[in-house]
Amino acid sequence: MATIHDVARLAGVSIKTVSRVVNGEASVREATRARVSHAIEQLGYRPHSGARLMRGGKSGLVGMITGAISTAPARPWTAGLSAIHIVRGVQQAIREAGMTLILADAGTDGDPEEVASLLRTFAAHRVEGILYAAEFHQQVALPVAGDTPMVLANCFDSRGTPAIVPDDYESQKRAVAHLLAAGHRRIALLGLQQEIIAGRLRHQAFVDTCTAAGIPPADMAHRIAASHRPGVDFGPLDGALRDVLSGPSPPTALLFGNDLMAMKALPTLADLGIGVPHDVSAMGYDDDPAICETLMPPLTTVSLPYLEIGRIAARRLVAMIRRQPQPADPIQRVAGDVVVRGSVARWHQPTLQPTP
Amino acid sequence: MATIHDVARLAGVSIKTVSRVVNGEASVREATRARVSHAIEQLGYRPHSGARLMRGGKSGLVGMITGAISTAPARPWTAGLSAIHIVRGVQQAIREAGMTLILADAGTDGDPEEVASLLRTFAAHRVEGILYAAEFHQQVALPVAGDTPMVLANCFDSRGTPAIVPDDYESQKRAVAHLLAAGHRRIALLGLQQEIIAGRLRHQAFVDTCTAAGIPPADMAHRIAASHRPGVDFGPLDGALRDVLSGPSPPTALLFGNDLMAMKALPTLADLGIGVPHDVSAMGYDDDPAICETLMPPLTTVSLPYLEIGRIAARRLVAMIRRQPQPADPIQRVAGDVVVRGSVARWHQPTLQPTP
DNA sequence: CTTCTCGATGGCAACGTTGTCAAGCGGCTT
DNA sequence: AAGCCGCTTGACAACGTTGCCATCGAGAAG
Repeated sequence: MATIHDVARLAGVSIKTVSRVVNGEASVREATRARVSHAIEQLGYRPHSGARLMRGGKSGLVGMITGAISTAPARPWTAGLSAIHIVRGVQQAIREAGMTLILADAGTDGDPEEVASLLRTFAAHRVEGILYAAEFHQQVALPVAGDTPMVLANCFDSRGTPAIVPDDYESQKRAVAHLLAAGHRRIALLGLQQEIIAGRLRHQAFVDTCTAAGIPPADMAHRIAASHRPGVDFGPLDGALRDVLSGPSPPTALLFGNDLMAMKALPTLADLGIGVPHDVSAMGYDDDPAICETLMPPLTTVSLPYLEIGRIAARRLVAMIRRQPQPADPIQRVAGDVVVRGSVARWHQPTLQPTP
Repeated sequence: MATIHDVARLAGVSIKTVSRVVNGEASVREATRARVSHAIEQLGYRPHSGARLMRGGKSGLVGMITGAISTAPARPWTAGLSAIHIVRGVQQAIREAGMTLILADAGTDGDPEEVASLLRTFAAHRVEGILYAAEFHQQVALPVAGDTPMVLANCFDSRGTPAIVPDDYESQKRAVAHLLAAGHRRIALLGLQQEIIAGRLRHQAFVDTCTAAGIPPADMAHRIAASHRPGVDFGPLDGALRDVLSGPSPPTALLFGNDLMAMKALPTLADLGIGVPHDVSAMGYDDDPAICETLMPPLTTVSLPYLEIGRIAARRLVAMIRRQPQPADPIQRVAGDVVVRGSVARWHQPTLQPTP
């Protein structure tokens, strides 16, 4: 690979002048600039990032650690897959900032030893910032990374590291509001496990929003329809569904913990002779197009703004690297929007029926 | 960040000795080695990759270009998503080789200008090798990358660049053989577009394998059930399915172009009153667990060995970087295996029925 | 005892780049 | 004419590391 010396020789100038042209500095005569540019073109010269790094201390690299890549194919349900969106958002923002992303895979869900090893690699490459994306909304405890700026995505820690997380509460609130606006007054949440932050927050949002709308507690059913790990096992779903629908005044709308759960619920509903959305409305969560758009009817859901989370996380990291002022609150929440498809119908209060 | 000089000072040795310890060279007394190691630990010293690169010319970086990340969320059907698996395989193999992966996203399907720009970035970072992964099996024409070793994954070019591609022919052959072994003698292929390499190769494999098994041409139906872009539009599917099943001696087994297509076909089959696998057997393609394992019955399919392709591509690239001998044929094909689930039943030749 | 060998360690240059400082050279002011 | 200014250009050191060669001391061989 040609060096700055080769270019200088070919253009008949000093290496310093070449440096000036490469870095777009002023005060180079147009004729000189052209000669140098031509020589660069001719030799296919690219500045040596190692030498630059040594001189100036800026590597232009950002390191990202995620289990997303490893996890996505092994567990294709949305929780894992969505972290891919975070990577995508990060990629975009990092490139916009003119930096380069080093992506590393922590493999088995952030094994601390593995993460520490990756941080060492990053340190060797003098990354200017580090991003960590978790597979699902959770608290993490990462090894410290010296004084390299760091931002967490889809997770947070107890050290006050800046973190961008989904606003599970607000998103679920919007979902419930959507059902309320459609006239539903008896709603069931077939939710995620309470061990998961999202499970807790969304349940809380469900209760709060319903309560604020004057729904009596008896008309908000809540069942946990997944077990242990996110999305892994929906064993409880079938039973919970039958249970919640068998009461004297069954819900007119079902809120599922995620799209996959909604998809798995369809056979049971069909078995019970309950049509969606005619007999009961249904909403998913995650906005996984592969599921939502292929179901019949297409599934109304709430998007998980992972792309946005990635973008915001990367922008915040870049701001930290550039020592720009930071918001006071380390945690930044991003809510998703209701994606209206066809699985929610208006609910009309049935006219009073004569008791038989 | 501490430098080698700081370590040397703290340990009371010369920088050269520190260098020796860091690089695990022999001929350092155990006591000295321990002192230096301790100093390194204490200062949190990491060798400066930029300086190393400058001295030795080895960056330890491998650049990878893919549209996979961009594409996966926007088009969640398997063709796009699977490239994620390639990234995963590459990650594993690159890390095994002790190198670091720089991942870049070509965004809109390998826009040449974008790719060229990424190659420039890679050149600046002095990557030792370059990987390019395409979204689906195709021929590509990339800008040249100087003399940096390069390997293509899921695509190939006309310049004889080493390429690892799925063996669509062999994979489809195995799928057909699976059906033949189950006793099927009338098979329909609801295939991909012929514009796509996979579409052509799989059709050929279908015809060849059936022919070799003595199936008369009339009993191998072939319909194209997707239009233009891979997986985007299955408009033709419904019609093709009804058409192929309406003949006098309809097929006993259906081979779909991919899992998603099989999933979309189910409503039509239900509508026709045809049960799977009782009345007709069905096989998908891709082995997308989200689809295959959630359908009823679970879908028998053929895996697309993307993970393996990524791994092999990365290993081959590392071998090229290390100037190890290369196989003569630049193109390496990897076949997938039949994944047996529940959608293929044995077909028993019906006993001769009296003509009514 | 001298010479040789060998293991352990150190000194120094070089890698490619940019910041600092200085110099050359017109033209303009006094 | 002398001095000054601004524009353009160049010389040189320094960044952190490793390869090459030198040095030093201890023990072995003569």
